[in-house]
This record gives sequence, structure tokens and C-alpha cells, in this order.
Amino acid sequence: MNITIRQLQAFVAVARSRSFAEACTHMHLSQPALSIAIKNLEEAVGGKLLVRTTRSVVLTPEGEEFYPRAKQLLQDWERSLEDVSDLFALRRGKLNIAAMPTFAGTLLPSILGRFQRRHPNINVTVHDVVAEQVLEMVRGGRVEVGITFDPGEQEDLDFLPLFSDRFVAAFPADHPLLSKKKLHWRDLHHCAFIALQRPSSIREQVSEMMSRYDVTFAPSFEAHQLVVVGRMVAEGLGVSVVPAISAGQLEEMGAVCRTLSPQISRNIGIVSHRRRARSTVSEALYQVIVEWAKPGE
Amino acid sequence: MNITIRQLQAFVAVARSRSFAEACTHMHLSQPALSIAIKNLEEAVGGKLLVRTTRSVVLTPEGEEFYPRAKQLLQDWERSLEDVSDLFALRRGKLNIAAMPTFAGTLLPSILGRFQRRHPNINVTVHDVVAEQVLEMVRGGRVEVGITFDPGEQEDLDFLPLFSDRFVAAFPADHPLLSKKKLHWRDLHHCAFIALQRPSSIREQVSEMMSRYDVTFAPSFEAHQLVVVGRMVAEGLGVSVVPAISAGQLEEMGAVCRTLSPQISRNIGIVSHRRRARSTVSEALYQVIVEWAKPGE
DNA sequence: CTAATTAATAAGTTTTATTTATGAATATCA
DNA sequence: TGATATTCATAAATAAAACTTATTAATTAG
Repeated sequence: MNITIRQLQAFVAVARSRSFAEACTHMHLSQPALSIAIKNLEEAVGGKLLVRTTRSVVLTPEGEEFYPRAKQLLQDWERSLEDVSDLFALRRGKLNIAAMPTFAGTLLPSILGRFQRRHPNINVTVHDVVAEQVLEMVRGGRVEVGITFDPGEQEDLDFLPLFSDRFVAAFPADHPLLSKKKLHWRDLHHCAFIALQRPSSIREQVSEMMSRYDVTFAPSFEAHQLVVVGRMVAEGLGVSVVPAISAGQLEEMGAVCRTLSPQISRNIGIVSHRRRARSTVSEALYQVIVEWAKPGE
Repeated sequence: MNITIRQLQAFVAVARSRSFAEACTHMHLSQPALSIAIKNLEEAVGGKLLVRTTRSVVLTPEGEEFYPRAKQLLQDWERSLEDVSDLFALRRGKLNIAAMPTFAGTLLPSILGRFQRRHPNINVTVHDVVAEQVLEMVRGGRVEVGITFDPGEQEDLDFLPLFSDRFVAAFPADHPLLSKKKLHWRDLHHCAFIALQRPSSIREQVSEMMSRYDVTFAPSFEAHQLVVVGRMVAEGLGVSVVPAISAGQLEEMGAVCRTLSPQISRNIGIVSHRRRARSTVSEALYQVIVEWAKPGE
């Protein structure tokens, strides 16, 4: 006969109350059922755990030794199962996501705010890394969800586009080019240029566009962080080209942004692993992001 | 639905082998039974633990988190039950017994030798304390088995007599009284007497016998240990009266023992608690002692 | 000595587990 | 590409177990 959890529970209940009758009500079980449960448990372990007379129930020395361990076993059992349940019920859990810095520093915080309000006990860690590394982290399973550019058709990755982003040029408030109605990439010729340092997909794409229109890509200044680029532009050190989603941030710092023709747009969206299973938590974040991006649907 | 051990075992088996089919043979279960077991487990915890396609089985992130804990739970479970079984099967265990020094130093070792051969993994601790304290230790539950004199009718103690012991007088090899055919307590008058120090039931009984026959109980020497008394007697410092079971020990040291008339005998036996349950280990020792005392039965 | 309390046993019922048989999906190989 | 084999899910039937009510036995309290 194999030992069941219920048998252990029965034993603990009887041992605690020193009475079959009392244990019955506690276990929501009839008295014979409890009797048999204990009997079977005793058979399984090979000896008496309780000495029952019609007037009293006492533990044998072996029962005395087993009692605390049985309690511990039951407690561990409950605890472990509760923990998994919590994971599924979003009452508890950890989530790692990766996002390219442009997104992580602009739109992501408000999304996480919304997620946090809906699932207060989930711990989210954001890895803000360059676009290519976002893909690598998803591929390697270090994060379940990544937000970056459309990586194109990938054998092991899924991409769900959220919105499309464009490039805008950022000027100091008093820059002469601001008087022009329509700005073209070519107009940036001869301007002192402020670029993001490598590795940066923005830098790569900007440099590619400029060379396409015979503008020499020769940055006068470089910086890692977008805020630094913004300050530099505002101070009149030069002009820069940044993603449209960062435009607001730059204008707060005193720069003025203008669209550039021809407009090139890049899709930004959610990257996830094609074959790996997604956790309930990541599914929940996925949900929130999609709702945020497409409020109508 | 409540979670069973079998369901956990099923989950661990599948998670380990990454295959339902393989887990089936390991669990001695049909494939549908296993399928349902996993399904029920997943329902109980509130989400998917495994992602099954027709070609592969992989763990979900939650499953991945649960897997090691499930293994641990099962291991603890097995371990605890095995430990209790060991207790009953006399494969392991501790036993505390109390015995009065006369017995602990003479006959007990060979009994314990026999017990040890029969149950090699039981750890026995012997408390050699004076007769009254043996009773106290049994009464207080500090030991399950005690060996001492018959305590008479006791409300909470059982006594099983094993053998009866008498007192013998111990003399130096060249003592004049040794020429007498029959020795009486009265003959000890005027002898230099060597007594055991208090508290000792032997001392009490000897002193009582002597005063009954108008022999003054005025020890010239006293010692705690019987061996010391033996040496003193052998050296000619005086005579002593000791239990018959210690006679052999004293004669080894050069003393000569003679019976004393009238012979008074005291029953020596096993004391145990009347209401407290006895452990399987103590039962086993009980058995060995009884067999030793009454080889015929 | 009777009534009350407590646990064990018996018989019958319900619930749960398990098996056999079958179906659906997918990779393998000709 | 299509047959084949493999793998897991589902359905129905059956075997096993757990549980309940009714009854019995034993012991204490009044």
C-alpha cells in the first residue's frame, strides 16, 4: 500500500488533537474513514504510530518521532504547490524583458506602469540593450519578451509589429535650416553632426541614409546616451538625427525637431521565441503591450 | 481536485525524460493514465507545466521552476517514510536504558552483545544509576527499559522478574572465618567492614540485615565502585557483603566469597512504564533480555 | 449497573484511477 | 509528396479506492 497525503494529514490531525473524533471534524471525514486511513498508514510504515484505547489516543515513541517530520512534509507540500499556483495566478513572479534604449527610455515606463497596476506583485527587470542584443537575449532565452526593430524573417524568432517609427532631425532653436519648409537629408550637408556612438542601430541607419544622399557622415561629436545628444544639440554644438519617439524628450531639452524627406520608417514591435513556451507572466505583459499599442482592438 | 504524490511523480518522470512514453514504462502506467495525471496536476496548479507537441515535450517556464521543487518534495517524502520504517524494522534507531550498577557492570554487557549481534544498527545508551533512580528514569520517560530490584506494587510501573540475587560475604584469601563450614551474618561481628558509599541500595539492605542480627554496621572503609571494594578486600583491609552476581568479579581480584545464612534474596527484573507505549526497539531488547534470563521458554 | 463516549469492523455506495481502443497531429523516409 | 511510424489526447469501460451509514466492542463516569 502506498502512502497518501491524506493519510499523513489524518495522522497529523489525530496526533495534534489526541482524538479521532476531533480529527474527523477537522478533516471533514467520517470516523471509520479516519480509522482506516491511520491503519493503512501504519501498515505502510510497518508499525504502530498511535496507541488507541477507547478513552485516549497517545503517540508511540515512533509516532512521536514521526509527528514533526510529517508536519514538515505537509507544510513543504502546501507551500510548493501554492508557489506554482501563484506563478500562474500572477500573484507573484519575476519577468525579464529586453528593450532597445530608445524605447526603454521613452514609451516603456508608462507601459510598465500600467502592467504594475494590473499585476502588483510581479517583479520586472528591464534590460536596455542595443537592438541586436535584444534579439540575442530572446534567442538565448535570457528574456522571454524583447522590444526592438523588425528583425526580418528569423528562423527561431517571432515578431509582432506594434507601431512604426521615423527619423527626425534635431536642431538648436536658432538654426538657419529651421526656416526651410521642407527638409531633406541632403540639407544636412556641411552641418556639424552629433552622432550616437557605436554600437547603435540608429547610427548605422542614419549613416546609411546620409551616404545614400551623398552627405558625408563625419560626426563632430559623439555620445552614448540620447539625453547627452539632446543637450549638445540644444547648446548649438550641431544637429542630429534621432527616432521620432525620442523627439519629445529632445524638445524638452530645448532642441527643435523636424521631419526629414524622404521619410524612412522602421517597424518596432515585440520579439519572442518561436518554439519556447511563454510563461503566464510574460503573456500578461504581452497583453498589456498589445492593448497599449492598439487600444481599439 | 487535490494533488497526489503520484501526479508529482508523473510530472517528474515526464520532465526528466522529456517524453510521456518513456515516463510510462518508468511509472508502470499506461499512456492515457499518465496524460490524465499530468492534466489534473496542471488543472490543480492553475496552468500548463509542460508543452506537448506530437514530437516533443518541453517544460514551460513555470514547469522549469516547479521541477526542482517537485523532485525535492518527493525525495523528502521518500526519505521521511523510509526513516520511520527503519525505526520499526530495527534497521536504525536509538534506545536508552537504565540499569543499577551491579547489573550494568556484570551481566548487562553480554546481553547487549547478543542484542548488538541481532540488531547491529541500534544505538544503545546505558545509564548506570542507583536502583531508585532507575525507577525515576522509567517513570519520567527518560528510558523505556530499566533493570533493577523489584520495586513492589507501583501505580505506574510494571515489573517483570528475571532472576533472584542473594548476598555473599567477600573475604581476603587468608581470612580465618573461611575455615567455618557455614557462615552467618552474626559471624561478621568484630570484622573490619568495607561498605559501598551512599546512596546505594546494597548498603541499605546490608546494613539492615546486620542490625537485625545485632551486628554493628560500622564500616572501616567505604568506596563507590565495586571494583575498589574488591581490591580492598583482596588486600586484606576487611570483609564486605556484595550481591552474588558480583561475586565472580570479586574473586577474580583475589577475594573469596561465601554464602551467608540466612539467605535473603532480592528479585531483579525489568521495569517499564505501565501506560506509555513501548517502541519496537525497546520491545526487541526486552525480548533479548527475557530470552537470556529464561533460555528454556 | 447503566449511559455515554470512543474506536474498530462490515457492507454498500460513490468516486477516482486505470486500461483498452481510438483519434489527431507531426516528423521520417521512401 | 505521400505512406508510415511515433507521440500525445480523448472516450468508454472497468478495476480499485475511498468514503458513508450502521453496527459492534470496549471502557469510563455517574
